Amino acid sequence: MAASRARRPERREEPLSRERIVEAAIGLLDESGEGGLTFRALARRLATGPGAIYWHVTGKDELLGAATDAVVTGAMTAATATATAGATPREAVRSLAVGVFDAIDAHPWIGTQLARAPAQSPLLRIFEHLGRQVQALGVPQAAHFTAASALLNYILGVGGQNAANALERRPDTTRAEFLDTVSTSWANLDADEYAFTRSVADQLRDHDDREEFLAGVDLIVAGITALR
Amino acid sequence: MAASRARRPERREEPLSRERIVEAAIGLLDESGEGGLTFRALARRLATGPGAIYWHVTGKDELLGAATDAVVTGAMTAATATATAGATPREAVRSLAVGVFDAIDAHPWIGTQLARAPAQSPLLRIFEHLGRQVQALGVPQAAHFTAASALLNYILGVGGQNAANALERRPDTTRAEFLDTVSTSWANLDADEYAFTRSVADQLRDHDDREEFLAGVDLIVAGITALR
DNA sequence: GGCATCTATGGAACGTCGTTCCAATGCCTT
DNA sequence: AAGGCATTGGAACGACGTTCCATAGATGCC
Repeated sequence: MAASRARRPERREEPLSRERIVEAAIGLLDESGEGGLTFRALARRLATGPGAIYWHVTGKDELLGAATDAVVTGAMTAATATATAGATPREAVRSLAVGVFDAIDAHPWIGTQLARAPAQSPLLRIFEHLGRQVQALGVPQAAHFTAASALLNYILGVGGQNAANALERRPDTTRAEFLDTVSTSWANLDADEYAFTRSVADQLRDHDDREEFLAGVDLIVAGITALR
Repeated sequence: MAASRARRPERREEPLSRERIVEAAIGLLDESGEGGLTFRALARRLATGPGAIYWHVTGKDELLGAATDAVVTGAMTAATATATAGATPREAVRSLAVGVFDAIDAHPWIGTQLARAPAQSPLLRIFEHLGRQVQALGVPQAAHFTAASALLNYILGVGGQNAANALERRPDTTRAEFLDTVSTSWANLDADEYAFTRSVADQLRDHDDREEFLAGVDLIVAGITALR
């Protein structure tokens, strides 16, 4: 097995690296959710021991942050491409928002992760791109922060709820079945205490997550443009 | 039987009860955050063993849900009182929103908890009260679900971010110091990649959390009323 | 009253987790 | 060839959620 290959480290099994670890962590998270990310499971997948991982990563928090960062960065670069191609700022905001939405839909663990402390960097990326479109909407400078924050917070709120629903839903039930179950439970709530919720149970049953999300974005954009 | 005994309210130490456990759990969460809620710490505080708690509560998830429920219910009943007293629907929405905001501010662990699965019941309570005010705004029935959802999701998003910030901030630093630190780091970002974020760094430094939050609520309410 | 039964308790124990420690392994320079 | 150093991976530690069980106090039955 000689073959002492030169500089490039690809001869034997590729060595551990922060990148490879983050990649494996994302895989684990996608497959088995937040609880599935374990240093032991990670070590097994990387054919090493738990201790070795700590040479490249300071701990679980940083690893989760890095995984979130990687996914969000990918989603943002993809969304910015279509956003800049799109014409109006309103369409660009929708592209960005739907990019985050889809990323959370594909990786539900991001939803809860974004509502956590050390993930500052991915959030900033989203905030920046949203803010540029707010500028393009012609809002007075003094309202920039408020408008961009409102959009971001709404997106994060939906993301968190989506993640929660993805967690709560049994893996063997379809989305329609799940919606139907919840809608029915809404319809059976106390008539006095939950009058409004009962009255929109049907709208819950028939709604489409993405359309509903975008309708909310439009609502906020409408409120923002009213500031002009 | 009819000859029931109104036995000891406190002959010996008052017995365990779900209520007493939830109360102690809230205290633990408030004092030492999400990580502070431990069945061992809880048992110590209640002068019992970990096993006894499981007789009244099925597990940690349910306990967290019950704690969240208790706090949110309290906040909602308090907020509805002032909301119904207030005149316009817009003011009522603001009262409700600020009620949730203050509750999360006082108990930051709620913020992350509301973006989690089994806490359906407290969310429904908020949703219901928001929805009633949406109705009062005179929005067409078909938009009720969208409007109420947008408000709720925005509130949850802000709550999550607030909770994250409360976690990230060192306990010995004031809010102003923390804001100043973050604002400065924003101002030092890359000029090209983060042009917008840099431009609002000052607005971040000077903003008031609650005012900013309410400005976002107003933005959404403005968008909702535009639907009329 | 005596005995069986049921509710409720709390300590011990199990398995898993994040993390630390450290002896061993290679690779690089000299 | 040798020594230094980055890197590895398995063992061990303490804390966690949870289960188990032996028991205490109250209650039902005769």
